[in-house]
Amino acid sequence: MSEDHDLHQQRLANLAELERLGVETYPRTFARTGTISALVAAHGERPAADLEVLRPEAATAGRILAVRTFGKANFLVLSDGVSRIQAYIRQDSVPERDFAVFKLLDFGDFVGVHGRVFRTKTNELTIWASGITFLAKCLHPLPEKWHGLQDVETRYRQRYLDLIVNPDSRRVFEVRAKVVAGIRRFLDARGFLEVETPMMQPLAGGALARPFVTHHNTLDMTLFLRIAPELYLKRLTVGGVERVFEINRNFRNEGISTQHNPEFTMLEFYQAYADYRDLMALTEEMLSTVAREAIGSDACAFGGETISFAAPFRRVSLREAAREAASRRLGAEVAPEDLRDREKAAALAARLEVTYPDGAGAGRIATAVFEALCEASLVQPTFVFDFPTEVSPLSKQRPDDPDTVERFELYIGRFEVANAFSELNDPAEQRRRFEAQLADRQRGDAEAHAMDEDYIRALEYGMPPAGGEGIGIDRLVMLLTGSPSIRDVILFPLMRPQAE
RNA sequence: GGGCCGGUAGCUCAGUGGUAGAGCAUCGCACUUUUAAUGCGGUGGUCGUGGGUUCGAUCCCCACCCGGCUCACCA
Repeated sequence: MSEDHDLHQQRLANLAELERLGVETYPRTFARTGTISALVAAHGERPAADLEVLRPEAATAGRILAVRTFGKANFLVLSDGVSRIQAYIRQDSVPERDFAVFKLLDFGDFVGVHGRVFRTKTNELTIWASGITFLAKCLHPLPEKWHGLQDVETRYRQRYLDLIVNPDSRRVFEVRAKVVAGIRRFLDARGFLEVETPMMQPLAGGALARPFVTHHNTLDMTLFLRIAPELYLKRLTVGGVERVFEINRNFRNEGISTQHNPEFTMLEFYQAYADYRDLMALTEEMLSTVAREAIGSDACAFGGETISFAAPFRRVSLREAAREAASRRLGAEVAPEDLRDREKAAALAARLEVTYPDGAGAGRIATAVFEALCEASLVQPTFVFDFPTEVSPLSKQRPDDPDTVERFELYIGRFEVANAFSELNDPAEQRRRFEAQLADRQRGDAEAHAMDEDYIRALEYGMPPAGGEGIGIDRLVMLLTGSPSIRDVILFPLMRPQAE
């Protein structure tokens, strides 16, 4: 390919020509009277006649997103990443050198302009430039103006390009920021203390998942990136922090999908003297409040359906949901005992062609039936409550039923968004649960929970009764922004390295 | 990891067993209120990588790389 025709070479040549003109090509700063957004906010509604009277002067800067040339009169469209404004560059209105600079500009460069704000014949808010200041060069061609950037691989690998040319992408991350800010406000107003607990842990607990492993050289110790903050936050409830929360990353060394990124953001919070029923009410209030703050509505469009965050959410017990779905599937009534007795549950699963891990008890099989038959139908927010004890090593049992724990998961849009329970605070029972997990681990379950003696010691000092909950922030943002993939709501999702 | 689909110009996409096209971008000329500006003319590609079949492969076959969807596992 000829260098003369390489778009990159052309831009380098324009940069060199600017230097030859004595233009500072990477200046330190530019004195703006305001951002483009501020200008649009100030004058966007003002009629042309008012602007002719006011004749406001302004200096602002941004990236060039369009150039329309007419020889001696030209238009630039500048963006500050949020808003856009047009600049009118007339040869007879700017110094000779500024016009020479203008002619060396490329689509994507940063420039500053100063001049008078007015409206053109077509009523477009415009700065009539009396000067142009070159600010930075864009040395690569940007994606095209009509279609933007469509290629998802490039959008994820070079998110900056996505943000430059696809305004909807910017909007997603603005909503994400509002969601997080809204949650903070909501919990702060209710007396929750925000904390940060270890991301690197000697023992990866608090959830059932495979961790990332790393090593600390000086202490010569194996460390795990956390799969959950749970056990540390509960230690804080032992320490007297009655209401506590953390919004931060968890890391799970598992598959990648439209709903899974190896690092993801979780809100986790604990409230002393609350149980899982209290948390259902709090969750309804929090999600509807945050939705209204983030998108201005407690309803959103997702996957061709409208999801309503208005309270109350539907509530259904896990075994009852599984029993009903199984009955429908088989066309014959399934009895509650069929999900309680291991042999009957195994027989039911076989008839339903539902698979479950080796060594699974009735509780695990019931959970597998629920996941296989029910999950995909849960579009509107639904609390699925009363999980089998077998799959819930950190939850408190129901007083009337030791095989069931006071736990719920919140499903929205056919996937799990939250997980909560009345916290198990009996150290002896906690030890028995860990021991049951160790048995699973010995059978080859890499996700089984490890024994955590330090955590049990903390419980032995006394933990108040408490409810705790985790909410997947990425998934919540997916719902609120109508994003079909978790990668659309994570600025830099994990990708394989690009081949050179 | 399995299955299905995709990778062609800077971008968005067509297309074919006889080594390739459009629109936009880009370059040149014209143009002092345009906004997908317009008109005329031009440049631009080892068709993801490596093999194989063939007289000849971007196209057919195989392997690999990257990505998407999906199943499995999880939040």
